[in-house]
Amino acid sequence: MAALSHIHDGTAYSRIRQMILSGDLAMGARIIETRIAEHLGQSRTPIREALRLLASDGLVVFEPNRGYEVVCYTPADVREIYSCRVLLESEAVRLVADRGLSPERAASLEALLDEADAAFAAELAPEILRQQFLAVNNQFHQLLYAGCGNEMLLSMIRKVTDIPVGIRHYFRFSDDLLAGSHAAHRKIFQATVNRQPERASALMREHIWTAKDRMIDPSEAGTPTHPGDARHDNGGADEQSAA
Amino acid sequence: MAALSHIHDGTAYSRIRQMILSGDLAMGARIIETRIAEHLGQSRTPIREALRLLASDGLVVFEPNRGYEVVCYTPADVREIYSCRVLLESEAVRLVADRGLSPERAASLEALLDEADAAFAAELAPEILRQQFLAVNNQFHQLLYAGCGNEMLLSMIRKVTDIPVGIRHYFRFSDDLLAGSHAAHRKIFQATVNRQPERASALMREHIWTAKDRMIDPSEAGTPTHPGDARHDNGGADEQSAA
DNA sequence: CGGTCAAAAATTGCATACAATGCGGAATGT
DNA sequence: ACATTCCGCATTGTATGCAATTTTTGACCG
Repeated sequence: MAALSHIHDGTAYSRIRQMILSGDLAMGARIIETRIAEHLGQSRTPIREALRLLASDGLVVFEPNRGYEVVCYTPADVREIYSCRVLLESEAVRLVADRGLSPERAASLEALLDEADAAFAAELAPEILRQQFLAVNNQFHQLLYAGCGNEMLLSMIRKVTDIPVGIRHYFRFSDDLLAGSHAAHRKIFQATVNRQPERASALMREHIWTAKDRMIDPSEAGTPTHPGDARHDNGGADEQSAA
Repeated sequence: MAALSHIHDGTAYSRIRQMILSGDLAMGARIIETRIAEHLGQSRTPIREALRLLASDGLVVFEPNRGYEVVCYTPADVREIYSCRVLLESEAVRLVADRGLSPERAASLEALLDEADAAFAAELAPEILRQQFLAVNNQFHQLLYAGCGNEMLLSMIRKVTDIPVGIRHYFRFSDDLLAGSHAAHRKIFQATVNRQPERASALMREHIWTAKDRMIDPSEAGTPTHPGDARHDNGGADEQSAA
């Protein structure tokens, strides 16, 4: 099931999951079984099962006899997550560069990069641009690692990658940042097709470290504490933070 | 819940989990809800929820309308897992060596090492010795990483560490191997207390690689697949390497 | 003797009902 | 007025019943 967690079928699990990732359910929001059940037109039973699954995915926190709420990452949590991303994704890209990209995959990746170029050239509104870019961004990362040959590694990458969009409020964004991120992708891609594993790996580490550096200072913004500081920010449905 | 998965409370979840890890439920064995429910003296509902949880832990595989069976790792799967262990545990010990061990933790670890020494000195039957050692072994690893300061990393380590004991049939064992493993623990521990992160990390990598090297050849022992489950083989996909 | 199809048994999927727990608010006493 | 206790409501925990699906069994035919 965990291995299928990136699939969007119509199950209660994937629907609730999407609500959390997209921010429809804000970080820290309490989840009431009956409410969700009603909203999805099902009984509590399948909803309960879905919620337990999401709890083990780390997307909701569960307390016995009290129920569930959407996970609310602190900036410190996000830093942990990014430390793990550095570790996992640099290894994944190293494996891919070592094994070599299939021509089809290379073509798909290049298409994604071109798509991002187009988005930049289109002079979109900053917010739109950001959403577009982040969507392409995520696809790029996923597709890049797909052929690494280690399913366990991939599932762990998904775990640190599929987290609520709300965390992007912990990051500073700017246009040059997006452009820099895009440039890094090109370089990583190039090193990968050139079969330079260590180089690709080092570039990936730096790429994610750079993203992590854009996190707000712990001091300058207080930790948004758990209880319902529900900020319905949403934004694009499927995006995540830049990386 | 995932964060609590190493706790042994009396819940259906932890009880079933223990049955799987200990081998009470063999790898590949089918799990029938009603049977487990009866065995644990509960109704199907809590059992179903527990099983879904275990599915996302990766301990059972689930197929809609068909039910659950205990995960049956192929040697290739185990190799993947060990590749991840190398990555995760070397990083964890690096962090610990960098931050420094608390005196209490250092004392506990040393006690474990002494316990292992005692087991060796006791001239136990080989099988008993092996079990004793493996138990101490696991505690050593867990306790060593506990202070790494990254909960996400710890949870991922648990995921690749808490797997059915049945996989030990994929490994060759010998007394000198156990002794070598024990010696490696001492060296890792020493490097850690000496605050030598890179050294501790390198030792850990080698330690786990060595274990991985003791896996049986894919050729020499047919995959003990159970019911007709042909699992993805991905042709000895593995890492190692460098470029 | 083996293969195929159909019916029966077993098992899972979902909904509902009820019990248990926790939380909040009102009432009461000081 | 404030603190405390108790009752009632909201929510979660569990059991059970029934529908849907799968698996098994056995009979029939080649």
